[in-house]
Amino acid sequence: MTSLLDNLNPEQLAAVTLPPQPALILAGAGSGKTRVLTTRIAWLISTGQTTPHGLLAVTFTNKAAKEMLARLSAMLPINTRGMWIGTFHGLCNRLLRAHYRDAGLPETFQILDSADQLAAIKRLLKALNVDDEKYPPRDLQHFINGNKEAGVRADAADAWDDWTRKKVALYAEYERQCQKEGVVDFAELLLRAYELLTRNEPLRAHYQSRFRHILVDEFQDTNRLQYLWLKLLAGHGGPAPAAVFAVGDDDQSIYAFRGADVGNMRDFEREFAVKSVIRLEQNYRSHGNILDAANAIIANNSRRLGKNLWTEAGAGEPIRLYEALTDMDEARWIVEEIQSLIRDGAARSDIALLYRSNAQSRVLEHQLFSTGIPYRVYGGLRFFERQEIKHALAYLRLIANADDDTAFARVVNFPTRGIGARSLELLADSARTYNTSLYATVPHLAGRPAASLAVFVRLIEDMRQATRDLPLPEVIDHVLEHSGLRAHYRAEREGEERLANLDELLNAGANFISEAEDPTLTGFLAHASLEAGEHQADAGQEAIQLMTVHAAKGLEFDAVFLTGVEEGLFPHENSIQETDGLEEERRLMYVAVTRARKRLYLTLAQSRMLHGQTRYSLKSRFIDEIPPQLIKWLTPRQAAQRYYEPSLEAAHRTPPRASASVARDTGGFRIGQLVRHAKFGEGVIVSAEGSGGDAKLQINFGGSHGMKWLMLGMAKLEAV
DNA sequence: GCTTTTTGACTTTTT
DNA sequence: GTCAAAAAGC
Repeated sequence: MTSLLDNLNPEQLAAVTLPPQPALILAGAGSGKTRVLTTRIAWLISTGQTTPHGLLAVTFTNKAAKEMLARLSAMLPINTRGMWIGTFHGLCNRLLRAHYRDAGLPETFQILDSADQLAAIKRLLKALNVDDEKYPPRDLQHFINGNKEAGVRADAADAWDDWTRKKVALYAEYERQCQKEGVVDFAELLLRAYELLTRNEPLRAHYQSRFRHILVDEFQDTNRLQYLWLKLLAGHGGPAPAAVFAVGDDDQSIYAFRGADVGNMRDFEREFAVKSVIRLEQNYRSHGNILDAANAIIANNSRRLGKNLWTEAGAGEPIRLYEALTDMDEARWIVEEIQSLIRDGAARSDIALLYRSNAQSRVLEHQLFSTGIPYRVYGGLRFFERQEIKHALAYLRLIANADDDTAFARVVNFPTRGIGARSLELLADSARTYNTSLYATVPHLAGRPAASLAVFVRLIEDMRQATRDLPLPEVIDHVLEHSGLRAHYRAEREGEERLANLDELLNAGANFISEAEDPTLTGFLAHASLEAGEHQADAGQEAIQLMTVHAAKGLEFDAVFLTGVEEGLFPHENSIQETDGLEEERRLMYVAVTRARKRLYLTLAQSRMLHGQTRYSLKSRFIDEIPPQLIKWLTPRQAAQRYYEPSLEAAHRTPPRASASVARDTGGFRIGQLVRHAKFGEGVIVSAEGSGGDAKLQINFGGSHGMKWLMLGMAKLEAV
């Protein structure tokens, strides 16, 4: 079994073979993190320190969990089925299914994904006649999830003013509604599981004595509740705590905006009195220049746990930087460069185009498309999020759990069966008075609308009867046919693809029963909520890979083009106001840079179309944080050719507009021009108002000063 | 009850 | 500039 440990570097080896005690592995980008984690599990099992049954490993994504299982199967001749390796949500779901009674849930409780949750909240606000201007559903969703992820129930939530008190009250109402319907949202899965173990002593003792080893991937991304859950399960503070092996990288924490708390790493170290902190700093991915740039950028962050990546590979090529005039020019240049890379033998799938925000992909796609280069964009709708699939699932959910109002509301009139807003309002009102679900309220109703609703209820009842003893794929098939979904999409002009997706749902069902541990309809529905389909890239597609920097985390490419490296975009202007927002942006930059193996391009545009209007920006401060000797400028340094408006071409085509007259009246200054101010330094003129002596110029000074309005008559500006 | 028009938002989003 | 959701119109 020593072969398991072959080819590990000293730090990796030390991590893998640590004695059973709390351990924190600071695994830098490309340092073999997954390898250490899986080898650790294999080592623990093969040396008899634990059994596959006695350990729990938790990840954030299904992809990571699957990969861990696959690698483990390849290392050890064991059946990984039944092992507690999965996502936080997947494991909590398993726990709650096994102990649904103790958790106070119906056997077939359903899981609301984010969209379902939002729909449920909207329905609640409507039922309670709450002004959704004052209490936007999205904000409320965020408020509820934020509290749940901090482990706070409505009855314990802080309320310091009327507005917040109202939100807490709505949170409480939402809890009641979910309980009534037998549904749980994502955060609830974790909170319920946590409360179950807190309150149920025998159950807690059982799992604590079972899982002697707990391994956590991407620990920097855990939220407060997940940390509490781990602490509880590990029996922290008890007589025989489990050995928690946490792997993470504080420098790659890019999900604080979703509640991830890097502070958990420090707390873990302190509260668990971690003696073994091991740093994996040798990088097996990138050439030296790329790592030097990444190290230099991240060094600007404070409160780091500290880490410096190094490599045995040479310095490699310089980082290439291209400054285009417009976003179109940027895209054009990138595509030309890609063509030349491909000519030199690069595989398309080894080239990635990364951007900070999704909106940036348009221009890039357009250019790739018109040049005829195959590309793939990641991050769109996932399979189980498609409308036709959600509709089909809603019928299935009603069969499994008729009280699921979200599912009811979704399909009660789809395909249309003459049940309109008015009937539904009536139904919702009586549901409130009887305190029953929409479905259960239908028999209480009288009058004309009741008839068509009764027909719908009858339809669901019939489907439930007819599918009672059928295997899952046939259940799905029956529902697709009898719900009228197939007929509806057959009649639709562009329903072809949707029909194909519905057929794909049959395949998904067939695959599910052949692989899953819980091959029931309820199991399938949970699977559909928890695993909406891959969002992340699959290797092997012969196409250029386009995605956000967030989506690129964990991936690597020979050549990476990081586009739109501009102040306001990256770092994003919205994040600069937030506490620690800039540091998170910097970590994001660090993630982006470390995706590249051999070649890294940074590109920016002096002007770009954003939200339907042209914006002018300066290069990102992050570019200035890279040592200049690592960078090769592919455009003349220092903006020798600043863009100005209107462009030369445009001037020929269109008569001078307002901006041109401003340009005339403002002492020769033009929009897009680079200027210097005695106090604020260099900036670009973004827009102008007024004329002559009263003219005001809006100037983006980037960096520390940002956007400023200056009176032309007062401010001493000089052209650069 | 369904279709068309209008309004408004617009950073990232593992489950 | 684009998309979806809300409001108005048929």
